[in-house]
Amino acid sequence: MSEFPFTLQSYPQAIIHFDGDAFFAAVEQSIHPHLKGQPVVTGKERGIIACASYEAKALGISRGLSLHEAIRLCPKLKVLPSDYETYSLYSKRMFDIARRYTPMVEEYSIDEGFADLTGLRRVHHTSYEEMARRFQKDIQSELDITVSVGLSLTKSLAKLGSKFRKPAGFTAIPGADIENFLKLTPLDKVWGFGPNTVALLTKYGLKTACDYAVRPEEWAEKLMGKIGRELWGELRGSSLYPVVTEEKSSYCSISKCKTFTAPSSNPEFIWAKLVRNVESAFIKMRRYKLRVRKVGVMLRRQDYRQDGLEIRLSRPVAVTRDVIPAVREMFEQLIERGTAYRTTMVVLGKLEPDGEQQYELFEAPAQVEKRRALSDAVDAVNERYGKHTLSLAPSLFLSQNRQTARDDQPQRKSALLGGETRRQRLRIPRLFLNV
DNA sequence: TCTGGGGTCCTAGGACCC
DNA sequence: TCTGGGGTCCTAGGACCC
Repeated sequence: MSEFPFTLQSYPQAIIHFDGDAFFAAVEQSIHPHLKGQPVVTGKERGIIACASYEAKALGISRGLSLHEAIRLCPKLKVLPSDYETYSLYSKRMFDIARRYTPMVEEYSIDEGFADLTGLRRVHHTSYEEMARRFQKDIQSELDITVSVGLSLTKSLAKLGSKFRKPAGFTAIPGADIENFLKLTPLDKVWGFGPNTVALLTKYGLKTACDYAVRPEEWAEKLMGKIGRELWGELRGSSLYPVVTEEKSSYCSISKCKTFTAPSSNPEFIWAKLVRNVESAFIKMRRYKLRVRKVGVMLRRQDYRQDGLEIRLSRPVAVTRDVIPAVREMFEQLIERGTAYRTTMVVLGKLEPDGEQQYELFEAPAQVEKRRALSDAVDAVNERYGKHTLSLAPSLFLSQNRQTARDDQPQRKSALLGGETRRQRLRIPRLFLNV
């Protein structure tokens, strides 16, 4: 075991991680200044806290808490529905600001990202630390929200840095400080160490990230495979995970699930929910010009036990209705009459670019084309008038069912873009296609 | 944190082929 | 017919992330 394993160079690579502080709530406060300093949460549409402002967190309100409970803790709580369009707009601006400093920016999620500043000191006539601090200041002055920033030699270390002080924190970990920093870092803070890994490492007597990083590399690899070896290197300051600039433009799988507020044992209701999941998943799939070869269905019971089935389709499919018979079949096999369920889920796997149409041996191409044309027309209508304006007939059940009144509430659209959906404005009723 | 919704990657093991 | 070695592909399931 080496006595001092970490690099002493300050920044052979300079990578920052930035993380929006209570991002959704902060954006709401930025748009609605009267909410500043107030306990604000988002997630009204689901009845669960999606994001809590720091004022709300101070009152013991956190993500995942039910709205009921939250309001009991704080009757003055300001509860807002999530407004993803506006959050995305802020997100985009945040990344654009980062790109003023370097083209190497990774949009890791809506509210956090990485940027590789390596080699750009001369361009900006300043140190890495100063660049990172300027970036942080730009965000605050231009967007009126704060980010916490970590600067170090690798993505893993930068991420530890940005978590170290929050909100609006700044933590730089140059090479010479790595060892001391890791001594202060419990294992579960490390990006990639989940509960199982932490439990395993604890068995070996490890407590801090430093305990891990001073073990021999082979030990790390033997115990935890590839990821174990990579994290070992990252924590010691060798950059193994590159900052990924390419925008994500495709998916390997698309899934949709929905938990009903009250579990149900009504097969028609559960089927309708499942069909709605399928429609939503297919809409997203077609938006990315993909088609599917494998479909999975999962039902979760009231007691959280779940079973699922999966099938390979005989040809790749892009039209929702074409997959309904297969989904129905799986549903029939899975559902137990009299059992209460709380969640339906569909997974579209084996996605591929939607190109040349394939036909089955005994399938009439004209029929396939017709269904395809109908499907495109439905997409066009929904694009124009709002999602699920036109949907498959089983959903009819949902509109008649009071349990789902929540689904029909007008979706709150971006405060900046304004307005209800066109369908709502024009008072067009929802329409349904026979399956 | 008793459980929301959406993803990715890795590994072990089986099937199949030469 | 048995034996052995080696490669590839696919799948299921685990673990982790936001």
